[in-house]
Amino acid sequence: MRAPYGLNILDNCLTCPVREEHVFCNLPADAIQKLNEIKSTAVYPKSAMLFIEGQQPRGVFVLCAGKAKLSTSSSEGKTIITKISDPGDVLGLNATISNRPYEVTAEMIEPGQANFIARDALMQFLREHGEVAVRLAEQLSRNYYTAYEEIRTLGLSSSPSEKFAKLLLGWSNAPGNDNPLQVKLTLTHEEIAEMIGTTRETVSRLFSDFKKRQLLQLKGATLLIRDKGALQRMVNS
Amino acid sequence: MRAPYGLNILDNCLTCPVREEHVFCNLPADAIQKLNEIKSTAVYPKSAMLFIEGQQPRGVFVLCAGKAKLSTSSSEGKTIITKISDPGDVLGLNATISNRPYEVTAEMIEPGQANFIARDALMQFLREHGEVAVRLAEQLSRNYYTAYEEIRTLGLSSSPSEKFAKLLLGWSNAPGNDNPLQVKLTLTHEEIAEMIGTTRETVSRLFSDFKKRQLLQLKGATLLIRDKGALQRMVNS
DNA sequence: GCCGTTTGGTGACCATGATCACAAGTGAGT
DNA sequence: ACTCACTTGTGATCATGGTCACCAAACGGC
Repeated sequence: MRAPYGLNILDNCLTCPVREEHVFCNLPADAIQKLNEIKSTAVYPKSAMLFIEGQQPRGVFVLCAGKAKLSTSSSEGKTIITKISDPGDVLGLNATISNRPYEVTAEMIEPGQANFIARDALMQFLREHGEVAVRLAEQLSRNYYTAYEEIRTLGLSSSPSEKFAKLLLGWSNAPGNDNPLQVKLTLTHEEIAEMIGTTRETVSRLFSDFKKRQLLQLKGATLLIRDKGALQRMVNS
Repeated sequence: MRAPYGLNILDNCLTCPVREEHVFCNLPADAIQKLNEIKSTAVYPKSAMLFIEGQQPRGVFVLCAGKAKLSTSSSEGKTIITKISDPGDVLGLNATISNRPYEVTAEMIEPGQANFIARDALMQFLREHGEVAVRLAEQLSRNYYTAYEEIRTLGLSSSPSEKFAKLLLGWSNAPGNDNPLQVKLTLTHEEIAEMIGTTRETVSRLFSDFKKRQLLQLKGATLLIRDKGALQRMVNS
């Protein structure tokens, strides 16, 4: 287990990747203190499920290290991945706040660590710290926008290639991706397929096709984007 | 213009359709009083645009009478309708709260009336009335769930027939629909197509098909559901 | 290093629904 | 009643991507 897994977003915000949407960072000292009392930290192996779609919400998970995939499945077994969460993300927030079942399944795709805050303790904490409640509302609003983006992608872009290009551009421009022309591939073709609502075979063909058309080049596990303009032209959402 | 158009959700909650999600109903007298001061009422003809996707948020619209369709379009002109709003719905809430551009276009599909509350006045009002802010947070959370449902529909259900069946069942079970086996059709085939992400021709064929299979029967502008069980079996989301 | 499991590549085939084209129905306004 | 604009019905055609089948590559234990 490498160094970051021992770090703790709540203990010390300086040690976690700094992003403005970090709901629980940069709080007054007394709030931090209270958070430390009500949170519990756990380490999760790859494939661990933080929570499962349909479960009653137990509370929220603040991801400290590792990545998690959020997915929904139909009864026939078809699955869509709606988001890959990075350290700093708060998982299960909407379900916990509104006290409805988790709407997604959260599964670790690499080993990591998360802080759990039980629903009762969180709600009590929010009542005592109105400023944190406001931050959570903003986070909920961001979640909504993300969901809406997803609707636009699913509903408006017809071809798999368009969605594929959009996904690649999203990765390329993701905060934390230092070189916008290089993307480290962490997902299998199967998982990429579940993100853009197509099949593994189609993803495989898309890679071949894009490589043949000089849009991409694969270097080990790193994807080089050779013609970003062409990708952007395919998207025009 | 018929009677309901003169009614006012803020003046008198008893006159508007009662649903628990009515954010601005059943408030303390002083809050109602303040709302009446900051709202402005207007009457809109069919096809009027309350706001357009991408505009800076001016404020929220509380629909008093009439129906509005919320839609997004791609640059190539493809459009999806994400929701048909009924009286009592609050439109433009998320954009206004988070001060980001409206993510949808709201267009009246029948003449009606709406109360407008400008962003500044609303935010000030929320600061003074915390209990209303909580209700808004709940509403935001409901919006999120609705969006997620849409993602599931778009991403998980493959065939147009499945989405069509799901839409019909949604109408049949809608609050305010007295007889669950009867649905009054207010949308054109074109609009239905935009709701389920397919073409007008396909919708037309779906109607023929469902009628032939004894699932539906058309009586003027009213749709009779003859085999609800069969529809539900097609959905199994 | 070896073997089994997972992941990726590719061809052949086929069902589905989009597209185009046109006819027929509907309805509001004059 | 007549017209024009909008809506609906339906056939013919065709491209796309899903499905199936199978093999090759890569990877992770021991």
